[in-house]
Amino acid sequence: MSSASVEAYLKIGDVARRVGVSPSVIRSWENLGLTRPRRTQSKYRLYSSDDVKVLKRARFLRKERGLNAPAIVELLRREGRARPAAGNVAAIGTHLRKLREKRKLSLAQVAQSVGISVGFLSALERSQMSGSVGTLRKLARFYKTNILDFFEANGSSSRQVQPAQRKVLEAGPGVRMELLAWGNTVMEPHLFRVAPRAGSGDSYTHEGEEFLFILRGQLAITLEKEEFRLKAGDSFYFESARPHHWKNPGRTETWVLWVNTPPTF
Amino acid sequence: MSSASVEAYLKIGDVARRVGVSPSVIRSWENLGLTRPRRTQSKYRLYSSDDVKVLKRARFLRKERGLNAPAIVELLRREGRARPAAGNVAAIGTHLRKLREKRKLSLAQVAQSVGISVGFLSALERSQMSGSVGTLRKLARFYKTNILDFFEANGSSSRQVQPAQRKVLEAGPGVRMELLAWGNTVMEPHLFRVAPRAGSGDSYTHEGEEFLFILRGQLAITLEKEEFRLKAGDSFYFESARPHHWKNPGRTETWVLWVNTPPTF
DNA sequence: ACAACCTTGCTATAATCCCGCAAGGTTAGA
DNA sequence: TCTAACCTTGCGGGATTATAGCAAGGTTGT
Repeated sequence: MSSASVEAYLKIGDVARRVGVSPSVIRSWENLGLTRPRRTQSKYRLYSSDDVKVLKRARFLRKERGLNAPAIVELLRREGRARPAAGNVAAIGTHLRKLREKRKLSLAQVAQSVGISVGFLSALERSQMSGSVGTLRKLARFYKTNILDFFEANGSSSRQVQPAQRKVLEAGPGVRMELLAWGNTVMEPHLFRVAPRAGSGDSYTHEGEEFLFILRGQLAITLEKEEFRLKAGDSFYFESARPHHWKNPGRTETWVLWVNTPPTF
Repeated sequence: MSSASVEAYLKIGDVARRVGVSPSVIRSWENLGLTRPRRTQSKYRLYSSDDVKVLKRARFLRKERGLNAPAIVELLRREGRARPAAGNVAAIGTHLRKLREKRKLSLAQVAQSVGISVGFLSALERSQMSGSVGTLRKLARFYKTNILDFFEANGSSSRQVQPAQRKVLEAGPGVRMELLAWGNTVMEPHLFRVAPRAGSGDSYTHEGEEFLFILRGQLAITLEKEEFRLKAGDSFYFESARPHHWKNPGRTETWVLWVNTPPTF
């Protein structure tokens, strides 16, 4: 590597030590839009000295002035030192919070029923963290709603859906779901786009049956210990009640046509 | 009352309903410097329509944008819509926090030992609320420090103290303590100025003995159920180990010369 | 071929926020 | 002149938020 230009960048551990907070906090603030460090090809974060300055100022505002993270982002944005966070993802958190509030449940009640921690659920609802598809499904199941709710596709419906019209949902980085039909349907068809190494996270279970067709790339799907490796052209059918989870084991993006029925997600 | 000019002002309950938060929250934000409503002679808060606007904006920033109260104050101050909070009082909170952190104790540990709630201690340390003299003494006792620490009078010391040099400490509105000597002393003499109806709060206990001399006004002091009413010129002596508390029962400010020994506060 | 990083997803504990109560004082209308 | 309905401050407690850390897997440099 060429020394000068590379050594100007720091990795997260160094930055954390230099700034005086833990790496976790820096990542968390990043989700709120505080810094947007460049990344290596393998996704390592690389911080410029400007990034470090911003983080130092953030630490000061947090510890000395008592401002919370959203406030710091807001303030720095006004000073032109930070960018807005990703947009699309925010909706899912707000939606989760509304679902819970409508039922007048506390974080603790939902977290316990679903089997996740209170803090994590709080972070999800505030779009401060992203959950795996597994966790999202568990939540949808708990709320007895289907994925349509998350897509915010209620109300409208249309027979023909062109690519640009698809409702898109991101479940954590690397898993993108595009809804191919909605409304009062019995089936729920999506196009899943799964980045290399990304997957569903925890295994999960629900009613109904599902059908998969691999459009490109590979998918490793596990049904109660039994692993199947699918590649482009393969199709697969199973009952959703059997615990299952999956991931993309390859080095290229995988596209899967995925149909559930009924649409309990 | 003249109708027009008076009806332009709202009391805290009306404001709370109008803004959509509880009166407690409004008071709490006030301590951070958000609003500084005018007061009636009997201390009722009176809010102008401008105050209400500021509060509505604060509510929006809090609920929709997720900013915390210090951040909102900071922001509004930058917009020239809020004033800095009281200065002097802040020090005591910071001091309490330092004392705790030096000992590496959690809020819960200290709160339980002292017999107050975690939330209240947190608020005290952030100078968001003020505690009674009783509570302050309990804390000082727990930290095995004396009142000098709160006065931030460590280090320096001088034989003669003129009124302007006195170290001043406010324990909640209505109780003002002025330290009359400090340094390596065996006695701790103060001048207490107690507003009408104000007092020590909870009763408390410590080692040593104390001596009081009433300079003006009245003081009602209770020693294990037995109440004494003192007035200007009266003096009083007792062992600090007996649970005691006191208040100013009169309608004018009371001045008391108060000496403790040893200075455990 | 390690050691020492990094990645994301999540848990646990500490801290913060906010509603509401108690005890006492004030106000306004009947 | 009662009395209901407010207000005052000091404080408790439950819900929510913040942050350090862990696990399982991937990368980097020596």
